[in-house]
Amino acid sequence: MGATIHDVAARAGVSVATASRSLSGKRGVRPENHERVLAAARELNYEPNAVAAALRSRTTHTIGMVVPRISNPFFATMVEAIEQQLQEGQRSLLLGTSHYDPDVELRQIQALLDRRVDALITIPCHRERSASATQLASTRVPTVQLDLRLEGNVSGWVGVDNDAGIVQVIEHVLAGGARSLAFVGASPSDSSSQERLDSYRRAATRLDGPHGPVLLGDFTIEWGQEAATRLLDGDDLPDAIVCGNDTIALGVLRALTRRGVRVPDDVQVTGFDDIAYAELAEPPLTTIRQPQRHMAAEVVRMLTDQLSGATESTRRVAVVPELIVRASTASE
Amino acid sequence: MGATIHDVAARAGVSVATASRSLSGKRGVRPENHERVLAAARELNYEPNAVAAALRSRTTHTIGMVVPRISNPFFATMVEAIEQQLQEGQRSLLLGTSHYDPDVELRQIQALLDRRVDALITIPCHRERSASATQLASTRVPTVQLDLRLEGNVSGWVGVDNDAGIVQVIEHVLAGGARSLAFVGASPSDSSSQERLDSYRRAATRLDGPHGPVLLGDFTIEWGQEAATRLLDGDDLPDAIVCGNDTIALGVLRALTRRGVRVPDDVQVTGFDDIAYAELAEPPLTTIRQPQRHMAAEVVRMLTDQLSGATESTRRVAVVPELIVRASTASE
DNA sequence: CAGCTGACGGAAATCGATTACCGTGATGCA
DNA sequence: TGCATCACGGTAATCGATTTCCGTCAGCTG
Repeated sequence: MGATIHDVAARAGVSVATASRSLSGKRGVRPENHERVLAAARELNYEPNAVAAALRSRTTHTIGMVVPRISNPFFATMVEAIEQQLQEGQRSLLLGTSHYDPDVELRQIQALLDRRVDALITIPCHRERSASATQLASTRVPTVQLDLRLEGNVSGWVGVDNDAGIVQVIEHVLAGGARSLAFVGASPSDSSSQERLDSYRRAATRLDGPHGPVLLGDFTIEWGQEAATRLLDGDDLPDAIVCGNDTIALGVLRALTRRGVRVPDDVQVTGFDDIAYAELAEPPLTTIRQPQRHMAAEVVRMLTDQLSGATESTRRVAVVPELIVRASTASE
Repeated sequence: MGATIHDVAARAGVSVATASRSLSGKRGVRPENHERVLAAARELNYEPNAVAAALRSRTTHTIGMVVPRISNPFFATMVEAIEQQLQEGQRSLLLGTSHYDPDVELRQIQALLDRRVDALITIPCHRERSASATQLASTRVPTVQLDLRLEGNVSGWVGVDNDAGIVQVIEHVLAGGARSLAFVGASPSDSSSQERLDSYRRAATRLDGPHGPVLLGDFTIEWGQEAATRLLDGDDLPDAIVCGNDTIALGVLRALTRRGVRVPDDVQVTGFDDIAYAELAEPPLTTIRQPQRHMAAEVVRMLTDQLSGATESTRRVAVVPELIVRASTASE
């Protein structure tokens, strides 16, 4: 069925070597022969077999990526941004999901390595139990981990500067007139929640003296509602509630508005991540936008650097996120 | 660096043929030799080269998929469900995005074909201009299109039964006491909006006599708000507003509650798709859930049927979606 | 004019598996 | 016993490109 490079070479009256060189433009080929090869390829409707090329050249032009899941909008956006970056470099994306199971994650990584991907991007699914899989990967191909930071790894890392984000939020609500704060977050089961909590404690203390109450639960609407209810039932409501992510903040907002508390007049509320619904909430939520495109560009840059054999490239990049001001905080 | 099957065969004291057969379990190998091969592979830390296997066997165990974008939650869920299905069959997913550009879509499909994917799944990005690319694909490998239906194509198709969904919604609000209806949808630029509109007209007429007003705009919150405002300013408000999708319904809900109209007491509101935020709206939105996992299973079944050489397999499947009843409609 | 260099073409090796084909010894059956 | 069949092993071809290695020829130099 399909024409091979032999057919093309025969039709052009040259050797396969010349045909190959002509089509990939690796070495000089006389313009006359070049034309004939191109013409022959077109006439035969030649479709190069990337599998054969990959076997010989030991390069698949394919990047593997393993994420916990795709239906999470944050991950989906990361995948999309990375795929687009790769497209520009004529590479393809081989995608796997771990469903937050480290064993599945390991199997997926192994499958991608068997397929000889040129490099690997992972969003690890577990702080400790993902380490060995990433370790394995990084001995085989250039590897970058996204978002979650693992202990003692040897691969590259790109993530968000949680500290910078929290600091921006706090400075913003203080500028809006807040004198007392509270933090509603998640128990530090991963590096992000840990960092956001630490940053809050540090920044609140530095900027505001002793920081207010810290309530820790999980990243759900329900927890946000419950935490807000606790604050409402407590002694005195803080001027601003800083939340560990947007989902929590939506729950907080809902509990407050149901109890007739005005946002931002009585209490300012902030989130983190800028998920799609942040903009649709009532009132729209001030939050920190994850710089996904920026992170994707950084990841791909890091990998292509390594693939083109850079001697020593950057190993860790924390991208500074952006404050998105909406109606849930005071405007000045 | 890596051990090849030759090394494994040598260490096990057998030929490469026996090693290959033993590892892939294709043909009988004496248990004794089988053990020795497995032991040798383990000792050498043998990692099979899937690229070489693919070249010879003409099978990559890889499925290509091209979607308009991944950050759209509906597409993300489809990709996730399909990836999971493929995982079970030991296949991998090579993913490309078209960003709603038919030229990009064509390039992506071509790239996937060059990589010799075993089959192709597309969510076409344009009703007319995607046809040629899909056509091309389906002459090369088994192909299934999802969601959008193209004219006169020769590949398989899996989608949602929009008609069944709309009928369920209408029967539900009528059962809840509605005597008059309105439809807020999008101009029929794709087959889904067309079908939903047609179904509404048919079903409303059949079930309710002459149907109420039909307002067409686009799939946005803003349009939902505007349409609701128009209805509010009109002569008399219908008992139920059927929306073409959830986004529109959210806009409708917002406009109604801002004007003090009670949902569902004064007006019932329904959506379509069951996006994540439907559950979080005030009140939570009654809607039609896209049966994504079911559709994914259907797609993969269709492809594996064809790959295992079924003589004649199903070509078109419309999956019936599920009605999700929440507080935006009357409970009885 | 001898010798060197550089540009280019071609033959053949190569990547690492699968598989077609053949050979051999054991077994079943009449 | 004679012969067909079966189970299994090995040799070598094969998939379709890239790449190494070498040869040729033109042009340039001194």
